[in-house]
Amino acid sequence: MARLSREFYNQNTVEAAQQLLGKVLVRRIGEELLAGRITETEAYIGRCDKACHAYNNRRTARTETLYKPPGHAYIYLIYGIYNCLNFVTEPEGEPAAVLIRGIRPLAGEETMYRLRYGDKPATEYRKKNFLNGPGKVCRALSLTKAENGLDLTGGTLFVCDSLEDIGITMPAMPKEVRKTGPRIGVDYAEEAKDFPWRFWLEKEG
DNA sequence: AGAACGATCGACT
DNA sequence: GTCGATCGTTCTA
Repeated sequence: MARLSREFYNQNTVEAAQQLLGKVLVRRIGEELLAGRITETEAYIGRCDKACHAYNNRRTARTETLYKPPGHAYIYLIYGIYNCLNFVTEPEGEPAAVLIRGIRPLAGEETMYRLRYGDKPATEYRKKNFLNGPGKVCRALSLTKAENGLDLTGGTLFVCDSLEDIGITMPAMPKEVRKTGPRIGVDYAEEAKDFPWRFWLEKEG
């Protein structure tokens, strides 16, 4: 299976966040593959970013994963309820990561729906807001602290350019445009709250 | 040991 | 648009 190599993650975090848009996030649970097109990301860089958990090289039990080599999954609990998925970037020792804020389902949609909503019937609201938030992505891919530190070059959780890479025909994609703006939920981060480090895809028109 | 705080979400006006 | 839930992590002492 052709997946992004460690070299991809060993680069500037803002670049990685932009390049990840449109790529395919794959999660394997047993024999089943769940996949989605990445539609929203944010960059967090410890060296210079007060919104990053590892700002100023802050090193605690939680941030330990950010000091692993690039290409590992940093997953943490937020607001006591939700998990957030990040990919560790930059050369080893530079704590930084890309937060995955949204995906569009490509494979295993029924399983993802069940993980997220259980037996609740699909409504327009639920379909529209299925995977457009970091807590939702983790819920639908069954990612928790147990998966924190996973190596993205392995077979359990990884990113590839296309669904064809996992043997599934890629459906036609709606035309989308790239957008850039400030990050969500970091108003406390002083000057860093305005950094334009959020990237997303929007349907054209 | 205790307090404060979230890289959110869903329900509701 | 507003607001409360909820609990692990972090910091202070």
